[in-house]
Amino acid sequence: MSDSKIRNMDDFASVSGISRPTISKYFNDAQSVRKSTRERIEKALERYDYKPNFYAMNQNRRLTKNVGIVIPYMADPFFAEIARNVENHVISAGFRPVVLGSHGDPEQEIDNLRNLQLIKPAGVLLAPLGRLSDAERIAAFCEEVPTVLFDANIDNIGEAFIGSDNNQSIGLIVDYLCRTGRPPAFFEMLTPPNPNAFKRRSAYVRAMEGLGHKPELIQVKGEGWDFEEIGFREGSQVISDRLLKTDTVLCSNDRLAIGFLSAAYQLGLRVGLGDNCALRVAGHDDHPFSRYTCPTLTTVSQDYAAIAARSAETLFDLIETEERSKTREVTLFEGRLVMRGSA
Amino acid sequence: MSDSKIRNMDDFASVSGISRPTISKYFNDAQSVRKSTRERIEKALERYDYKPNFYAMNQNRRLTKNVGIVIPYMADPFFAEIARNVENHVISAGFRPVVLGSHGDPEQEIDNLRNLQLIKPAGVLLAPLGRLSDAERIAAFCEEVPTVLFDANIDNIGEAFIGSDNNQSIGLIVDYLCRTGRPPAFFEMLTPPNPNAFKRRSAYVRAMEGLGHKPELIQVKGEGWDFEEIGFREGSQVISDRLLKTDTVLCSNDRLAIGFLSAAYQLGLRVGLGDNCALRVAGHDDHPFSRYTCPTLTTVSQDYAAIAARSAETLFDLIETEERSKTREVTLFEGRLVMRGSA
DNA sequence: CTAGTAAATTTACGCGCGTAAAAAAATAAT
DNA sequence: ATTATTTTTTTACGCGCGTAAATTTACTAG
Repeated sequence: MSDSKIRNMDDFASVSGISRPTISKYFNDAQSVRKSTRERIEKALERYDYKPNFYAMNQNRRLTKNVGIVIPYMADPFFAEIARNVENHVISAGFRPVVLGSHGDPEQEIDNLRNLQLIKPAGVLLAPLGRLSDAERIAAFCEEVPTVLFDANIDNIGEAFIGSDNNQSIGLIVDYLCRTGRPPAFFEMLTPPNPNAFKRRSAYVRAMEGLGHKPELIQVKGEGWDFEEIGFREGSQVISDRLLKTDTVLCSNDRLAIGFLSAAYQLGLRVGLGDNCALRVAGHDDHPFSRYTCPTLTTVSQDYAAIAARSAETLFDLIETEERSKTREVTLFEGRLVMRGSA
Repeated sequence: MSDSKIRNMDDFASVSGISRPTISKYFNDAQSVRKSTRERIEKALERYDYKPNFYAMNQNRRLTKNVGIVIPYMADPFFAEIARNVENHVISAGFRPVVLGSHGDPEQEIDNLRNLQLIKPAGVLLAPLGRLSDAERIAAFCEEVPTVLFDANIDNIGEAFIGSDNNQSIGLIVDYLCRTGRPPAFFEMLTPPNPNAFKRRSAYVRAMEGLGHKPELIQVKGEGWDFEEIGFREGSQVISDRLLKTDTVLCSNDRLAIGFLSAAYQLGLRVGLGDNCALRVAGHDDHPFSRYTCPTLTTVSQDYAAIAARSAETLFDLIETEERSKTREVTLFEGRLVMRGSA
């Protein structure tokens, strides 16, 4: 690799003995140039360490192979993992993923979409913040760029939505909990940032009523995305104040459950299934950490391998056909019960 | 906001009645234009929703206000938090942060630096992968762009390094553990990806010998960054095989400890300080989740507020003075003992 | 009011690349 | 070898912006 200051495509064209437009064509699609030419370029590529300027490329192409991936919260391992999953699908389809996190901030979310638009993405996979999202501006963005929503739905925005069937998954775990012990209370935030939480709330009520039990909602205060903290703080309150009318708690998501579990432990309540246990706690999502809680967390896993795969497929279809589907498809995958130690 | 398709700076210059070069100057530094002009621009900015194209800007400026932040692993909440911390410093200093994660992959790390170079960053804050990093190419990058390393050091690369004093912090917790019970064994990976692990290993040995105890290293196998999994799997082994010669385990980092704690719990070993406890477990880092383990994890907190602040400051100094310091400064912050329930 | 200075405008070019059209060259078909 | 076809080269322009030099305009001081 005798990398003698190749600074741009012109330089590389010189040393490789091929004209710049042909080089440009090669980088756009290697198969679009004659085999002998391709080989000459690739030989030169081995000797000189050149890569086209990503941003200059994007500036001029009508359409790129970029696919934006926007998630609400980077620091949440759940989203980090699902993003990673989606990213892999994007890569194997020959696209280039650009992952952006919104830090729970609606303005950041809009900024992310804006910045994505500058690199002329072929499409965007968006897991929106939800309740706080600036729906109007997201809708405007979706007019310009084919966008598939996943994880959290916003009514009628984007070409399609792929997510979890909260109704089914909550039904599943409510059913399990009722079968194996006393009916669960539902522990959640009063004003959750994520729209899935609302779906889960009503799914819980429906499931309980379906089984002939009276729903019991424990709606705690707290804002933002620091769910473990909220679960811990408010869980401690709930336990100390003896607000629990049952020995079974279903948390709206695993992160709340992790906090709740910690609260129970510190207050000396033994959580689990055994006779010597005072409490059962379940979550929802199968968060990466729920495998390592003590006891391990019984939960419902979202099928996010499927969600990621389908989201990506849907977007690629959209990109290929170049037609915006007139009917916005909503695909919901079923959750799977993950029985572990806590309930 | 009557946003009538302002597509570029020319358009905006027209509607605002100011020439494009002046607009350009304004966006580069708002104070560099006359007050009356500034007000006219800002008034137009309110009416027309225009923002200069970030990438086109970068392409032409000799030097931008961008600051790259590269961390080894996005999905690790510890790094996500420290990145967030650094990011805030960068913002308050009037720079624009661009955060990139390397997914534990050295090639990705180089790619990230490469892509950063395209947006002509004023400087870069790099937390390198460590052992696996392509030191040579990182060094080459540092020749071109002022770079401050943090968290993990690579000998003589970058203008400065800011990190934790592993020697002090490990000394601290070894001392504490020895004072309050039996001397700890050291639980770690045989081939850890992060160079801090090596520092901690020798710090442990030194501390133990200093106190007149025989060091006991438990070096488990496992590759990659899935520390909880490794801690759990290998921890289970160690416990089941009764390889522990002591009742106290110091883990090389919190994520290993979280896995170890889970293993202990599942094998029925009560962890903590009480008489009815069979094991004490401690970690290192004060990972965001260590507050919520059961029992809560005793650990050493890295002063990453200070690390983030100093890293940023150091970089800003470098950028302002425009001179590369001839002496590479290494700054180590002391850890603080965080006594919780596990030891 | 004039001179002097500071700031804005005009003009023109460059960044690294895409892309279209016309001309030239290489390959394939007869 | 001749013609038809595909591919490459040449040429030229555009993207959205930075920036430099020369010129014009606006402000400040006297």
